[in-house]
Amino acid sequence: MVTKQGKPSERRDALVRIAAELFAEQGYRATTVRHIGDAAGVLSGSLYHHFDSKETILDELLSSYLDELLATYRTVVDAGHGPARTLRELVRASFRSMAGHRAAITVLQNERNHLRTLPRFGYLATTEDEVRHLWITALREGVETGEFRADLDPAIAYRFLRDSVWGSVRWIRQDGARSLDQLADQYLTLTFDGLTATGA
Amino acid sequence: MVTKQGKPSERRDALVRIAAELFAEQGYRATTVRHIGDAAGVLSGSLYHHFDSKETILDELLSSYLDELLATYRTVVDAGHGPARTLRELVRASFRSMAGHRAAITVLQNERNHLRTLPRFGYLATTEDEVRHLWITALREGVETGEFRADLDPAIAYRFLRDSVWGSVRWIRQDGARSLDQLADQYLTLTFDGLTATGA
DNA sequence: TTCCTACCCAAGCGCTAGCTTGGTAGCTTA
DNA sequence: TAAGCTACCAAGCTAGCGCTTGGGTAGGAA
Repeated sequence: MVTKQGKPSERRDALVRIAAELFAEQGYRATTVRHIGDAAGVLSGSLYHHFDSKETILDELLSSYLDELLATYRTVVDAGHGPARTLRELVRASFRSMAGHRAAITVLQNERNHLRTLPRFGYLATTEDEVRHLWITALREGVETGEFRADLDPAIAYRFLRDSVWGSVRWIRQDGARSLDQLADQYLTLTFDGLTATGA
Repeated sequence: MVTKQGKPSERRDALVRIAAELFAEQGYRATTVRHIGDAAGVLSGSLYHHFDSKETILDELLSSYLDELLATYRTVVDAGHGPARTLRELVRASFRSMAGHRAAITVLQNERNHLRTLPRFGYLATTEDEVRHLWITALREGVETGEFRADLDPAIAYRFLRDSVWGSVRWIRQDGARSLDQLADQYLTLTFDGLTATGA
């Protein structure tokens, strides 16, 4: 993390976290710099000692989260497990990332369509492309090895998984990593084996 | 549809549809009355001949959609098919509703958290409660009859289904009801039978 | 011909948004 | 002990917001 002038600052990090909570609760646009200032115990103008703009706060929040998520995904894929296990680990990693980044994910979901039109947030599309590629590769390979059903459309299955997994961030309770892993297991059962009773 | 004075008006309906597209693309708050006026070929002030407020436009959009959706759901449930078929029809009905109501659904998803805090939109919570009840009842009965897996948590399965089905409204292409039915079929296969190849 | 209704324009009000500017208290370093 | 840096305050700027007001026009009914 760097200040407006390019130097590190703990205060800056704290302000990003404070703003993130407000962004997640009320939306980015509905959150005013005066709200952020109030929550931080500071006048709104004082925020501009740390940041160029309100947009910069959002940028820092989103880019740092996406960098971390992408690195995690790459590690999972590079481990070289088979397609099915890779996909399982991707799902698990996604749920785990919700523990420390609930606000960033919520903002990303609610504001994604709008932000992607801004040049500054062009990296959102880039990152999303790479993520999609990682997931779809696992899905396609799983069809080839026969682990996944032959009539699976990887593009549709990816969006199905993405929407169901990330959608849970809107209602999830933050009870620590353990319950997140349990939830991940339930979702893995649902997505891999379906609702239907085995033997029915 | 009625005007500010309580009389029907086609112009009013057209304005709601125009505003709905803008709300869906840019978000409700980011859409200004001047935007709506421009899109309708009218000065912003002229909108107030038809509506009390910008909020009234949104209210009309959402309430009319929700009324229709709930009526459809009730018809499906009242048909009295078994739990599995009822759930399948609920999913299908949801996808079909996306054809004519993409804008309303998008707005609803992006703005739900915020709108629920406003007294005027209290019916959002009421409707959501009834929808959840209908879906969860089908899920619970399916577990009891043995059609669905015994270890299924109806509350989690409902949110899983809801997020995956409704999440698709963000990326779906509007190619007519036929492709929506095809997509519904793919989702039904995924959610009922899972990704895993049968016999694996 | 007169009136009514539906629809719209022109102008602008009060307010709040993001952001700027000039200044200051307190700590650190030379 | 003076200079410099970090973090902040106080005050206010401009732009744009939702909405209001007063007036005007076209077309059908009486």
